Amino acid sequence: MLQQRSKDTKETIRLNALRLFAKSGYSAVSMRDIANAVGIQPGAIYNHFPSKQDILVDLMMTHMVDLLAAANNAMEGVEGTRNRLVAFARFHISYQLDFPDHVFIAYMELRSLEETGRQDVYVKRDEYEAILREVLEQGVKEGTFKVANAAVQTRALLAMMTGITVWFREDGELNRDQVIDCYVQAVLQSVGIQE
Amino acid sequence: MLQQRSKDTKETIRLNALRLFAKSGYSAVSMRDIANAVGIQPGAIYNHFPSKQDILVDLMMTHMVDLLAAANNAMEGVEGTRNRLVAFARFHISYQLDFPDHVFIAYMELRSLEETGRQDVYVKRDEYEAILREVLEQGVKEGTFKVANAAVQTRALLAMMTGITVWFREDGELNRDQVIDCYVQAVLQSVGIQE
DNA sequence: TCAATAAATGAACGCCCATTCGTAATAAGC
DNA sequence: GCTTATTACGAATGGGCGTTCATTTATTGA
Repeated sequence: MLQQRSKDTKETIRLNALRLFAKSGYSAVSMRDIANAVGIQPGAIYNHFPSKQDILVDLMMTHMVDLLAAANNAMEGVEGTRNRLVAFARFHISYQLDFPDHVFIAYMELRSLEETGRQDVYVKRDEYEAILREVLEQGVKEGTFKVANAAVQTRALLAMMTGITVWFREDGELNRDQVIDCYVQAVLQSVGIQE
Repeated sequence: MLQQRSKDTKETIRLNALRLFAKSGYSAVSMRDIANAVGIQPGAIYNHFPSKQDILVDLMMTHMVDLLAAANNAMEGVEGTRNRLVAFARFHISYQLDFPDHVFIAYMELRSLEETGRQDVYVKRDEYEAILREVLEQGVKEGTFKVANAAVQTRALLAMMTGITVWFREDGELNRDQVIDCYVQAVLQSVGIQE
């Protein structure tokens, strides 16, 4: 049998595992499935990852770290609560649309994580939620926003914006920018701001 | 070994399968897991369901039919778009909180459904979405609501309200009614209505 | 009361699972 | 060019999977 070597086999494994996990779920994907997609034998995966579980942890933690860094970057230098809310909303939705698979498994496969690793992901997620929550709290304090409970509203808005990946298709009736505008308007109005 | 007979073994299988599917996902749950939870041998399940897949289809379709009936019932006789929006929001959130497992698997395990059955579920889901969408469209037509795109807003609001089950705990800081009020306010404001 | 039906057991089917390992082939550093 | 570390193969491990089936037990209806 021919053998091909590649310096980025590990990255290829990551990519394919991500895609397959997102499509079928962690439990439904076997190491054979991943190996087939990569074009290697199942055993060869273990040269790069100690276990199937470790692939998932790697994917989820990498995603959370990247997401946080990107969010902080997007918010940097944006002044004013209204502007910060819009900036966060646009960032969050764009990120969902750019990396739907990452987002999906980070949300869905928390239950597939063993205790080690799950706590780490929770910490990162809380850190991410805090960015939006602090914007909402600031807006309420200033009187700019009208929100009953900032923590509840944070989760409500995140769920709303994250849900976009379930139905949005790049070739649908509305293009990406139009949809983002719809969502931004909904977000703004939901905190009591009229356009 | 002792054998116990029960007229509602089928219902017990349903209950346990639902709980296990919701907790770990369809793929991660084995027929042996379900049988253990019920207290029977794996083979005995096949006296009640022809396959594991059929259990899932049964659970999802039953849920969708019940949900639709309950929603139509809750909306019956409610007049005025604002009232109808509030009625739908309260109904939807309450239903999520009452049957979180049903809701969760109906949302999550669509991908575990084989083609037969999945289409049936889609039809029911569209029918459900249409209830909210028609309320929004009516409100826009009247000028009561300010919504850029009723179809988009429908999905946004449903995602927002459905997400409540991810974090809400009956013994948390806020009780059920308080949380529902937060969400209803967010929903109303999101369509441009100030309290 | 007793045959017919329903529902359970427990063992087995073949298949696929994650993982391990000895071996071989490749690539990298000297 | 040769040594060494990487990375792959391919076969094997023990175990769990969904499902089947002969059989036994309990319930039902005439």
